[in-house]
Amino acid sequence: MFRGVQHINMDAKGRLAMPARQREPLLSECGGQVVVTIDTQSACLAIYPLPEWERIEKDIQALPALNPAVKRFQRLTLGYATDLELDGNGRMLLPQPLREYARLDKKLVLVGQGNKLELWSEPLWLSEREQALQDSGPEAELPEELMSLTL
Amino acid sequence: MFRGVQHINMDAKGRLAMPARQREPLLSECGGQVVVTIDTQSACLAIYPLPEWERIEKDIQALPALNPAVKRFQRLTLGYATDLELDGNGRMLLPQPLREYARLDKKLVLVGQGNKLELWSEPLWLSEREQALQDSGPEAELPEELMSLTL
DNA sequence: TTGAAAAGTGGGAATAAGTGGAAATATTTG
DNA sequence: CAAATATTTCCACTTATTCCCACTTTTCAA
Repeated sequence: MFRGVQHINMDAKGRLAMPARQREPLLSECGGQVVVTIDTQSACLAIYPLPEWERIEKDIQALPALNPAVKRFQRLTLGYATDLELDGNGRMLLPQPLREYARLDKKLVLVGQGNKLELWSEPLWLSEREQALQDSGPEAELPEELMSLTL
Repeated sequence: MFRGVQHINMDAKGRLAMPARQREPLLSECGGQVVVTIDTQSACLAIYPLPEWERIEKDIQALPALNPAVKRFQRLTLGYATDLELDGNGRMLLPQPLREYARLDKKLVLVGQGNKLELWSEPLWLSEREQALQDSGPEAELPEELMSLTL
């Protein structure tokens, strides 16, 4: 289970050091093998342990591809999915297309989301957080599914 | 399994260097023998390892050819299907009709799609991606099957 | 407070990948 | 049949990527 928000840096070569807290489970669960893909709803990346990704990939491929919107979703999500492996120092080298999609430069934010990690550019994360807080604030209209939660 | 988006160049002779990440599986699985054909739904090409294509070809030929729409689909997909082989440097020479169909010039994008690779002209890929992001973005009306996915 | 260990960072050298061009072979045309 | 053109194969060079080592910084404990 991935939890917590961490601010990290990407170096000049596009390498990103996985914080020790997240590195440990990644190494033990899947030998450091992960799949990174894009989030089509937001300008961020999703990092999955390889076995977890394989489950999700199967679900995505099972969707009805005759629907053009579904086909496009598959094309992006499966297309950008990239196998990566942590190097000897616990770092990942992010390919350019993924960096470009999420507008990543030096300052990044890594957000635990249970079965996956989200990776944001720091400025985008900050403005996204602003927006999210307003949408969920005291005045907000929340969907029913949320209202029924016991927190 | 082919994964990941890669930007590549076609040289003046119409040769296209298969990136190392995709070259390896192609050489080991089928000795570099592939079949390239058109995608009738989009202006892009599909690259299959030969054994995988043979399965698909059988399925296409089994379709009811009395239906005119099916017949047209068969004519295009089977008609454009071309055997190609990677040369000593891991490059493919794309025949003109295929290049012309997908409007390929120098800058191309290769997109992994599991059992096959898709090949796009870079500008067409970018506009396709734009469209796909609108279809799958925050404002979009998504089909039910997608809404129920757990990612 | 200080030392030791772990985590994070940077850079350089070896290797691999990508690119272009030349030579040889095949093909077409007069 | 010969010449010209096109195609293919092969080689060499340049660029990029990967791997590894070493240094700095932080953290935790004595």
